[in-house]
Amino acid sequence: MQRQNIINEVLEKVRAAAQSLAAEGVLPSEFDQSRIVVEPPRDASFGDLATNAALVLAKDARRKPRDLAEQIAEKIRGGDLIATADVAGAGFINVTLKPAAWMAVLRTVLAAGADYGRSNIGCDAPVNLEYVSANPTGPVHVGHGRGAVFGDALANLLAFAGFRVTREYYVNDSGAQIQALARSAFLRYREALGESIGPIPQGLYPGDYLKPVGAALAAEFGPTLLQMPAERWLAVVRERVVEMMMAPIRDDLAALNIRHDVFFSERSLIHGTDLVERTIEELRARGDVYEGRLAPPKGAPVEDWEDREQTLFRATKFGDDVDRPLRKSDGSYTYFASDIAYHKNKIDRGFATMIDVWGADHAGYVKRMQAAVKALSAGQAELDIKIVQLVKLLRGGEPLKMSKRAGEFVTLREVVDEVGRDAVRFMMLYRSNDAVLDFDLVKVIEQSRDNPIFYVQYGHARGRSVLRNACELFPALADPTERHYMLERAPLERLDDAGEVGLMRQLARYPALVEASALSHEPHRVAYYLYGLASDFHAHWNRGKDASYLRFIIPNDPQTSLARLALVQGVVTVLASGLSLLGVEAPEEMR
RNA sequence: GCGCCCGUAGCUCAGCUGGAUAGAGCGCUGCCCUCCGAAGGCAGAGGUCACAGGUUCGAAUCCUGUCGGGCGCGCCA
Repeated sequence: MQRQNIINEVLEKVRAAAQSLAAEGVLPSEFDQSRIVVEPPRDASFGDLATNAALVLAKDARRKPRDLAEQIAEKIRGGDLIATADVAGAGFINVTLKPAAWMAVLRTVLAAGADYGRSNIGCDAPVNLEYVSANPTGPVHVGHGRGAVFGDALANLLAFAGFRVTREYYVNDSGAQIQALARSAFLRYREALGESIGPIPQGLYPGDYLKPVGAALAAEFGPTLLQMPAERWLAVVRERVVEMMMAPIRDDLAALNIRHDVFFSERSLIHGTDLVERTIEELRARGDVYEGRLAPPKGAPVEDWEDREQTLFRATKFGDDVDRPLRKSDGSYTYFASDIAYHKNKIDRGFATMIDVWGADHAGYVKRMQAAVKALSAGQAELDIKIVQLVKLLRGGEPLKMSKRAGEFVTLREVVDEVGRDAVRFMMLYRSNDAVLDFDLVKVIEQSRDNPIFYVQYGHARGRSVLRNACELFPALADPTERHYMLERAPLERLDDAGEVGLMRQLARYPALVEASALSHEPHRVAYYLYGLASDFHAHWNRGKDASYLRFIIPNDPQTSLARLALVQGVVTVLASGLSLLGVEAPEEMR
């Protein structure tokens, strides 16, 4: 029997019991069962699973929780799944599963392989996930890297949970920053032609990374740009410099195995289209855009504040604190205006679910963007904005000195080159996105238990090593097809040690964990789960050191060995699955 | 001044979206191992979940307020 998600199966039984009680008149015909939860109890001695059903429903039933619990427990007893169901505490029902249930879980893992844990909870709904979106004005730095890794892992997770994910990068290739970038590149171009340009003026980008751009411009155009009026060379240089800045950005992301489906150009919203205009007029027609005045902000005085009437979005109507300007004093649109148009475009492309991943410095922007999406879609579309907090780089506990002067900062590439892709990816996910992250360049490559990435990868490598060693006893295992066949038919009832059952329980949790992580947009939960699973696996292995009868391979007992190898295969499968969601390699051996 | 995030063991952090006696790693203490199933193992101490109210069968979790830390605050992106 296939048991993809044993927890859901028990939940269904509990719900059925409640329905049946409703039919008997114990519960009213209408009652809220959405709060019923089935989960492994904190304390394993309570049993395998526990449900709060009676506690949640007691009020509707107008009965004492414990009495109701007894009635529910009575109904879910029996069958091939549940061994015992007992009432405990205030009215919990503790469920012990029949050993066969755990065996069925392991069989499911073995049969499903890499698909174990895959879910269709997303119902193939399209999700637009926008992440990185670093301005093409310089290299990607570590802060962007955190957003990149987070977004990529979340995309993997959502896809695994049955959503149809589009990975999108918003290219800010318009506006004053790009103008300044083009001027900076033009200076480097003159420098490349042999001119002495002196110090880089204030307001331009001083970084050396623009030197190759200048050289490339010189090689492509020779001195011809010098003869053009500023307007013309600006247009030419702007286009070239954005291309040339995006190429290394893509390379840096590729070094982390991050690839986007769509690179969406801000410029394409503004030039050759009136989408911004149309969107604003549409909002104006509904009364959500108006001409008005804003009070100057308190606390952070703006020195050249000019009180004037301007075009405003009525953000306060949708939960923001103040209304937000859509036009600058020179009449051009603000960034916010084009961002509204951009999200309108996403909605028009059929995305009712959008996720934006932003850096901590954009936190103040969240409310207005969500307000805009509410206004644009009449509440039909949903925008979740995940803020990733700062990354503090350390080396052996000492903060890394970063000088932003002279355009120097620690680039993502430097960090990836030093500690490797896997360490960067795992460590950036081994923390909730809204907690500040300490990233120690020394610790992440330590080979010890206090380095989670090592410990998890080592768990996988160790499991693979056992399976390789087993080939001496069972030469047939070397053949993947044969191995599959043998392990699926192993006598799993021999897995009766507490450590072995504990591992099967962990494996059973995985599908529910994937769904919860995906729905809450929290990939770090997968990382913590993997650490726990690896930890249990290592602990069980260590027991075999002293108690040799617990070892996976028992030379004179092939049947028990096969059962245990099946368990090892299950652990390896889930570790590999979770690691692939995080985009981290599952190694065959540690070097 | 306002908004957002954070406050959990000495330190760094989880806590499955309201469940039972609040967990992990480091550090500390004590045993064991150092026979390649290697890059240690096992166990213990350590908590007023910042504070005060509230919601209810039940709160670290939800609401209100206070305190402390971080970030942000037309016309920058």
